[in-house]
Amino acid sequence: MAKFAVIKEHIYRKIESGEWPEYHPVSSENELSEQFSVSRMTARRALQELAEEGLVTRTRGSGTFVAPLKSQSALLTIRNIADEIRMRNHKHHAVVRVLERVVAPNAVASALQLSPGAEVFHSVITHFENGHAVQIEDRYVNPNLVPQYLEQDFVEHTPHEYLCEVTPLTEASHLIEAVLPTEQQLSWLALENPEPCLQIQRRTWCRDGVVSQATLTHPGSRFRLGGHMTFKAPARVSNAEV
Amino acid sequence: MAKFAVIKEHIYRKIESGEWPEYHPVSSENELSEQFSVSRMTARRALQELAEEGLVTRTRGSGTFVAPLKSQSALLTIRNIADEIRMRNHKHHAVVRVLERVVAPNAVASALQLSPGAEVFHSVITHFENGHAVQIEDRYVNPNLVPQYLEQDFVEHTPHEYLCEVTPLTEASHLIEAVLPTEQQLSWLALENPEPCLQIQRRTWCRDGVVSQATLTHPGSRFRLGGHMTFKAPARVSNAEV
DNA sequence: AACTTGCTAATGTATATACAACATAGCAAA
DNA sequence: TTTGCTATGTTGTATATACATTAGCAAGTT
Repeated sequence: MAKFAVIKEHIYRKIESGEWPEYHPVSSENELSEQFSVSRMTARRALQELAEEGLVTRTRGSGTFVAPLKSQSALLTIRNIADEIRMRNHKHHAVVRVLERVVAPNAVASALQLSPGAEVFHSVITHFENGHAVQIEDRYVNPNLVPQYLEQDFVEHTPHEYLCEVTPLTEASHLIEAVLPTEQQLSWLALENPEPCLQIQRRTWCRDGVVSQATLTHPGSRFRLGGHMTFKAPARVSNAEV
Repeated sequence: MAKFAVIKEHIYRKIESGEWPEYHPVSSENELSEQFSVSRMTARRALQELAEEGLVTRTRGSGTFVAPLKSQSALLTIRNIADEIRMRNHKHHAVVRVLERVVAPNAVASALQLSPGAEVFHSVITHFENGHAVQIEDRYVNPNLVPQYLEQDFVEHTPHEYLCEVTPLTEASHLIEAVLPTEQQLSWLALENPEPCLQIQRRTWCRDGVVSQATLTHPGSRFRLGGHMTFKAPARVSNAEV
C-alpha cells in the first residue's frame, strides 16, 4: 500500500473507532511526517484527501480537525425525459399545449426573482412514450435571460436542450411530491381516471439569475425515479434514515 | 490567481468552447510545464483536479483525455424522519405496528439476496409529527447480518439509528414513486380518505451484503422531498432535463 | 502471421526545500 | 484594560528531482 494511504488508514481508524470525536485536532503535517518517517508532502496528501472526502476540515494557520457529523445525501439521477425514453429504445414524441407570453402569477414571479406583474414566457408540453403520455412539462422562463424562447420548435428539441445551449447552468433545486392531477392535467395526460402523480418542481440558475421554473407531472403508474449512492465514509453518517 | 488555477482555466476553456471534443488528448504534464513555465508537479495538480471534477480522464502510460459527456445527477437529501421532525422543533413519536420473524416473500428474498423461503425480520412503524402520521416505515431485515434486530425498542430509537450502529453501511439505492395507499396503509396512517402517497423504496448494503429493504410511505399532503445541486462544470452537462 | 522483446512516453509516488498566507497566544506599550 | 506587535506553528503554493508503473508502438524472432 502507498505510504499516503497508510496514513489515511491510520487517521480513518481513529475517527471511526470514536477515539477522535468531532472537532478533535488531527496531527499536523509536520507531526505526521515525523511519526511515519515520510516527507511533509506525503503526509499532506493524506490529510488533503481526507478533507476532500469530508472526514476532516482544514484551516490554514489553525490546523486540521475531525469534521462534524453530517446527514447523508443521496444521489438521484434526474434525466431528460426524451433521452430516458430513447435509452429504453422506445419512441418519444411531444405535443405543445401552450406557448405564450403571460403576466407571471405571483408565485412564479417570486420564484424567478422578478417583480410582481412582470411578463414571462410560459410553455406546457406533453411527452409521450410509445404513444402513452408520461410527463407534463409546465415551464415558466425568465424572458430577460432567454429572450427568444417562444420562437423555438419544441417538438424537435425539448426546452431543456435549448436552455442548456443558451444558458450554461450553474445550479438547480428540486421539490418532489405526490399529488392528484387537476382536471386540466388529466386531460393533457389523456388519463381516464384520476391517479396519483409524481410531481417534480425544478428551478434552475445560470450565473445571471434564475432561468426557469418547471413543474414535471408524471402518472404514478408509468414513472419511477431511481437513485443510487455509495458512501465513502460510512462511519461519518449520523442521521441518514436508512 | 494561483498558477495551477491558470492552467485549469486554460484547459477548461478549451473544453467548454468545444475546441477539444470528447476523447481529445490533453497536453501532457511535461508539455504543460513547458508551456506555462511551471514545474511538472504544478501542471500535474491542474490535471489531477480536472480529473477529480470529471472533466478529463487519465490513464497511466497513455495520457490525459477529455472525458465523455455524462448525464447529470442531482443531490437529494433524504434524512432520518425523526431528525427532520425534531429539526422543525416539532414533536416526534413512533408506534410499532408489526415486529416479527416471517418467511420472506419472494420479492423480499431476492432483494435481500437470500434463497426463496428464507426467514427474515419484518417491522412496520408509523412515525408521527405533532400527532399526525407522516410516514409508514415497512422494513425487512437480513437476519444473518443483524441477528438481534427483533429485540430492539424502536419507540426509543429508529431502526435506522440501530442499523447504523451495527452495520457500517456502504451503499444505498432508492426508488421513488407516487401510489395510492392500500387499505392497511390507510389505517396505519390514520387517514380518513385515500390520498396520493409518496413512496420511497430503499435498499442498503454493508460490506457483507444487503442489510435491509425499507418501503417508506408518506401522505402526499404532509410530505415533500427537497434537493439542491450545483454544477462544477456546466459545459459538461449533456442531457440533464433541466 | 503470431508472438516476444525492448524502447519511449506518460502518469503515479515520494522526497527535500523554500516561501507565502493565516491564526493564535503571549507580551509590550498606550 | 485595551490595543497593537511579534513569535510561532499551521496550512497553501511552488520547484526540482528521482524512481516506479503502465500503455503503446516498433522492431525483431519464431
